[in-house]
Amino acid sequence: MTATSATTSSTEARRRRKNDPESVRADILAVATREFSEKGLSGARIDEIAEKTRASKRMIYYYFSDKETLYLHTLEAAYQKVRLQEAELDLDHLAPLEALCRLVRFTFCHHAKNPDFIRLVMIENIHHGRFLAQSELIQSLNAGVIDVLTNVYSRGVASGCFREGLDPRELHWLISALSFFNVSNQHTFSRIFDWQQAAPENQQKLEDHVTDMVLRYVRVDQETP
Amino acid sequence: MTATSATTSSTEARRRRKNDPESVRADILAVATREFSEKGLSGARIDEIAEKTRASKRMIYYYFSDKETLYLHTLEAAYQKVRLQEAELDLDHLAPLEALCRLVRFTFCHHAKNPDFIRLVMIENIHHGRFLAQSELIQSLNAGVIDVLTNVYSRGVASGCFREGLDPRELHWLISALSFFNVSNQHTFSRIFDWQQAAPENQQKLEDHVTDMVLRYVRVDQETP
DNA sequence: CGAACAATGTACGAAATGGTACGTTCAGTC
DNA sequence: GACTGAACGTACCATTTCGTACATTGTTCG
Repeated sequence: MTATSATTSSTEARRRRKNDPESVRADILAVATREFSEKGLSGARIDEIAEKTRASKRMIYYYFSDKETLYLHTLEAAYQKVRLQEAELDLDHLAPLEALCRLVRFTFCHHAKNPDFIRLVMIENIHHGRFLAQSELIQSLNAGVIDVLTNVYSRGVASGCFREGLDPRELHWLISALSFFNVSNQHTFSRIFDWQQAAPENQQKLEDHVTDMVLRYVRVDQETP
Repeated sequence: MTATSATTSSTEARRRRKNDPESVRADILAVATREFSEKGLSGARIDEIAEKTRASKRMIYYYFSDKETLYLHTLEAAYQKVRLQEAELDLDHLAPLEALCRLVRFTFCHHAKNPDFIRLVMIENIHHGRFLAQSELIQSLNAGVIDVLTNVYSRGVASGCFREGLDPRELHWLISALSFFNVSNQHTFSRIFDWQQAAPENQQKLEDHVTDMVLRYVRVDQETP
């Protein structure tokens, strides 16, 4: 079960094989991601996942011992994918203010484009983070996120454009909160306040407001004359 | 099923009766709230709800036709309870800045003290707000929330301490986002960043930061000399 | 080739689960 | 007190759903 995907060098060789376990595994995982994120751990059905897969139910149990293990792997894969995308962000060459601005906008858009991930995290919270706690992988993946923000923030403090005394972890909390809520509560908020939150123009407005809010929070106080 | 709870005048009379339908109904609803908020719609078990109730499974189906209807009533009751608590807040006699400050702190604390409600809303979002959409009751309950904020905000703009051009609905969105996330993602965030977010001192810090953030966002820009 | 092991298909079992049939008791009314 | 409808208990059914037993095919390596 700890099998990390083999080296890509053998990809072509696999193509000629009739048995293609890696692809079957990946296919199951992709379908499971959709099903779990859509219906939750208890709502998702193994039989339904099996139907939507090229493989059979037998294969699900062959590669992922049981339902909960499959869910855990789904969660891990989702975090892995997200962190990979985040790694592409390169902020070191930007001035602190632009870097923070870009980080916020990136986070906001990224969450908006990955509702499956957001929903899995919601579901995991419903389960009190019980599965996440079992995964050393996810723990290790997330170490770097704070580092990036710490770097930007301390550069900003040094250059005098950010005020001192803020905790990067709490700053990350604020950025996450605003970006996460935008996806997680879209349905209830839209319906209750009769507001098409998902509409592009509203998404743009929210992105601007969120960015504005974070910057206003971090920038140095201007002196009243 | 539309039976609103009868007048409290008959409470004493009910006490002498062996049959006490209102209390049975309320008991079922209370247990169902805990179960659904803890395990979700598909995760909650009717049999388990029945066991934890004074009543029997038969009674659940007697008062609430089926599982989904019970869930809907649970959701409606939760919203109703929340809005009742909110109504106690009296901001009209406060200066705009203090009023907004108090509103933010109230929302933050209120969410923190009602995790069941937050979890139900999370679960409802997992279901794409499908049940909320069926409920005219919830729709009508939430109309007033924006009005309160609109009032405070426009008073602040008139008195010159709030900047113009903000949409009260978006302001409500921001306040909700920060307060909601504090509860909804407590488990994953705590575990990933090894941070006891629920600890009183951290909750106090977050409350302060959230309040600070909203005020900084709304207050007029100070001129640089 | 053929042994050995990985990968896969089919059919089935056992428990859980939503929901109901049917009968009984309670409370107000004539 | 008899009647009626609401309130309630018990036992049960049908289906769903997770998981497995067993047989079969593919692949690699000596």
